[in-house]
Amino acid sequence: MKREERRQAIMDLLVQARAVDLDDLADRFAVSKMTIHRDLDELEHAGLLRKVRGGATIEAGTQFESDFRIRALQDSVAKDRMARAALDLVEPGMTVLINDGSMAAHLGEALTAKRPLTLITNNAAVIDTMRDVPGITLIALGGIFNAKFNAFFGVVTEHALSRLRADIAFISSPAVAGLQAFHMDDAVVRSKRSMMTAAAKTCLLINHSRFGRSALHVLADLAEFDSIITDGAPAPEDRAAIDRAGIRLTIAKE
Amino acid sequence: MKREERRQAIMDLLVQARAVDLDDLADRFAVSKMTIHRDLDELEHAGLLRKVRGGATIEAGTQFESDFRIRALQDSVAKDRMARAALDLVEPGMTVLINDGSMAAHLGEALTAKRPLTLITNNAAVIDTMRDVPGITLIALGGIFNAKFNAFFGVVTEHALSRLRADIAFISSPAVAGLQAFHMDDAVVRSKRSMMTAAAKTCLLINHSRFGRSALHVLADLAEFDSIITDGAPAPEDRAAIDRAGIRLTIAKE
DNA sequence: ACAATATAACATAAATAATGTTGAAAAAGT
DNA sequence: ACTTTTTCAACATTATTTATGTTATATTGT
Repeated sequence: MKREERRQAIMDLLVQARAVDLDDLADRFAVSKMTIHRDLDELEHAGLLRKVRGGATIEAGTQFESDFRIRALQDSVAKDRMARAALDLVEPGMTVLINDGSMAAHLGEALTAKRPLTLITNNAAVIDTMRDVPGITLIALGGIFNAKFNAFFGVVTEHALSRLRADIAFISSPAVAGLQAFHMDDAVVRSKRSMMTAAAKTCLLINHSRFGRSALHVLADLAEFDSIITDGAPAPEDRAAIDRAGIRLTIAKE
Repeated sequence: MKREERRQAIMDLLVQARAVDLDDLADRFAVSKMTIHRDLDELEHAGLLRKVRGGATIEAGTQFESDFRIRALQDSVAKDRMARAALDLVEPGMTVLINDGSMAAHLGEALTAKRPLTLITNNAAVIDTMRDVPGITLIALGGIFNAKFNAFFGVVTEHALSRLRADIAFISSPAVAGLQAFHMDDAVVRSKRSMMTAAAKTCLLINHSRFGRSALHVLADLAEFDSIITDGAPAPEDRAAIDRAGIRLTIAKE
């Protein structure tokens, strides 16, 4: 096991358990305490955790946990599965809108398989990786850079969208409750809504663990989306209402 | 001397002499021919030169020479000097517009000294480096990514600019002849003009070796700029007309 | 004050990158 | 055609960098 795997594993433990013990980690990974110290220092410096005497914690609920760098570490298998399912909706030559978020970043990379494409995005990770890919016309949306979501937002973004038209928009969301999707941030909601307006078709990407959660702002009714892709069935109680409303979920499997 | 220095030196030689000899390079840097082969392969792969039997060349005039990656290698001393001179025009708290080009990228980095600032740019290099700098509010302009100029252009860019207002715009240009600045690319000219309109003051940054050159499109009359910064005096014949018109150059010196 | 933890500084080990060597294949010159 | 030169691939060697461990000293919590 090498360094990055170990750090990833530490983050996984931390996300599960909210706290980890230094001695325990040294033991578990069979390395010296000093090495774990250094791992935790790095991860703390990257803003992923907080060191405390004898170990480290995530501060519940707050910025830490919702930071894009943590989300990028989580569930990358599920994200790849969903990205592959989303690929079925895309044909070469299309214009594709991609929103912020690490799910979207995965999707961006997967889309190289469908070149040539025009990609429109406010997602900094997508802009970085797709910039030099031949066969991809990349249109950045601009806006004020937001480090928390690693993307660009604001009037510049929304206004740029009002002048563009795409074949399909992929929208991701951290929370679905009942028949609505939610997001905690105002500016993010506005950018996603502008994208939905600018696209002929819309597709929602949502991790199955996010069903049954809500957040401050309503993003959209599920019925607004032409398709909804998830990586597994939501809990029966969450599913009931969705089925009753006649909304169909595409469950991406291995 | 280490690898990157050697490669940089090869590019310098190449820019001067248009062609280099493989045996000669191996000799000069006291390394094996194989090492030079590998250097040239790398540089060719990066699009910076063309390998020919026994050495390498730059293809005159064409894309090769005008590629931003080559320009970024040239004259970085002069660029730093000019950037430092430009700093005098900026105070903390201002909103600064930065255009495409490697000169502008240098300026971007230098501007950290004047934080807090709002930076508006279509320059991918600036977006990359300034994104995570605390005290810098970064507004990306968006647009279609252009790999040749490593920046974003088009209606999205121009339209975003029409809705923004900056204290000062720094404009760079590859050619000044008579009393006008020029640029070879249409879309680039439009973005620069939009920036000039969006800013209260404008400053032209121009390498002294670029006086006496012209290009397809007129970018602006020199008289339109509030200040013009260069790294050395232009040749007397070029200078005469400028002086006669009463235009003042700021010559950045060590 | 004392035990537990943290950190700094240096030492060692592992991994990676850079360069060199050789010999066969390809290209150019005659 | 054949000789010479150059290129290139494969492997060997050497440097350089990165990761980890060790030890000694400081810091913290009780």
